[in-house]
Amino acid sequence: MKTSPQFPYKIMDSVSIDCLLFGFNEGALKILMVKHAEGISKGRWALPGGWINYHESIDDAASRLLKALTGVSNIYLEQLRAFGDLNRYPTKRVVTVAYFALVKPENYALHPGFTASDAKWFEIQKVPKLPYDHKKIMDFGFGHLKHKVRHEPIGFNLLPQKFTLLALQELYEAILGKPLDKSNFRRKLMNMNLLVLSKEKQKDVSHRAAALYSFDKKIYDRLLKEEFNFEL
Amino acid sequence: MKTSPQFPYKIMDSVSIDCLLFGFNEGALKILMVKHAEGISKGRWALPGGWINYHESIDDAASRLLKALTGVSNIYLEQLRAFGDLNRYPTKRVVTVAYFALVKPENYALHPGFTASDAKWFEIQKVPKLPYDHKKIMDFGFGHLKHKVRHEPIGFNLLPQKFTLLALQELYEAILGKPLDKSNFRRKLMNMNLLVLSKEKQKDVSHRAAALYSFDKKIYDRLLKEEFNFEL
DNA sequence: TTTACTAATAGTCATTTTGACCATAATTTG
DNA sequence: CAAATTATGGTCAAAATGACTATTAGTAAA
Repeated sequence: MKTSPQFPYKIMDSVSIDCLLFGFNEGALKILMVKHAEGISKGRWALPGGWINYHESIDDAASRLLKALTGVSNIYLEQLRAFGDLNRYPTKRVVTVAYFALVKPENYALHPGFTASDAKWFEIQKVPKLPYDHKKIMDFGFGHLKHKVRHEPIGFNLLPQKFTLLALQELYEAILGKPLDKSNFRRKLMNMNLLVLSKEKQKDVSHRAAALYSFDKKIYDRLLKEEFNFEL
Repeated sequence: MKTSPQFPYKIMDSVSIDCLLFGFNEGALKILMVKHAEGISKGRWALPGGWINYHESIDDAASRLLKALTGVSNIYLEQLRAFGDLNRYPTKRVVTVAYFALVKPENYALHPGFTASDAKWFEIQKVPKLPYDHKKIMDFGFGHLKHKVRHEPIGFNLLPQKFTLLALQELYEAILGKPLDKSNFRRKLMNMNLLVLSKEKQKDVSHRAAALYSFDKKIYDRLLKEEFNFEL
């Protein structure tokens, strides 16, 4: 196995990483893309990704690449699956492993670098045409998100530490793509005993201020053990 | 990239496949293993798997390898995920992609071949010590199975085309590892309208013969579109 | 041929959950 | 103060759930 000359250390030459970062911001669901500064897709927007170092696990490679390309670090990247169709990559045979995370865009300043000349959040419906099989990977990840959001209280990742029940409801409506009954949503959430009422209240709104809640990870972890099922 | 001399065609040398075949048989959950006839794990039981040909998709490689090693063919293999820890394979850096399926063991005669000298169904609790990270892969697959069985009517794969409600219930009890109330189970299943009553009845039992049902894939597919949720 | 046994199938009932509403309270703005 | 806006708390019928009990149909043994 030979090392590629353009890298300082040996890489795996037939396995790559691609990251799907979903974010919720200004009422819309977004996905993070980078503009490639080199290679066969130079100048095009695509998923942040790249090659795995020979002496690095695939999970580590995903974190490293995401940080190098976009500046986003310290997030939990969950592996989605591998994509290994025969002609997914044009010049040689490459299997790619896709990773997934949900974040609050406003928490992460974007610093494009490495092989990316730019990084940007796109609304999910406004993503430009993507190279390789990145559309397929993105669609798979979006499907995963829609499924996941109905079975895990994942939505909390996307809100500030303290949030109103309406903000939570609007997040769910954005991801699920359908309206929910306010009163029933509230009742369901409260009965789950997942939320902790804060002493603070919403501020600077031109109507009655709503109570702020926070998500209790400890309670959630305990419920998980009892085969708790988060269903909306 | 050079071809490996021991294979008739070029393979990808840093990506492999491993298959998890779960089966339900004689009231127990089982998993298919092969005994390696060559290589560094010669003589040991391990998951059926191997190398991907350069001109073959990963999905195709999984089907081919499973057939070559065990004789089991024509089943739907679902990709689970990739495993890519640094030292999961002893002699070089290899990322493996795990595949998953549920079958009825009695429908598949085992014909060990290729690099396998033997193939056998093991009860899940009686699997011997496995090489590489195969225990980790197996545990992940088993977790996936337990989750999946509660959210999809996957259990039907494991029963004969026509089955009694009690057989279905016992299957669920075996996978979930807990008893279910017969009457409530029956009511729930019937209300889902997934089952079609057959004209035939159970035979050769020393008590009242139960009605036989079959699973209707068309009904299931329709329900899926309506965000149907299979929950027990 | 009666009696025990086994599992199938059906039903009861109190409790909980859901979905679709309605009502009132607390603020802010004109 | 009135109008607007959102928060928050109820109502109520329908549906689903969990824990049981009852009856039925068939086999097998006494």
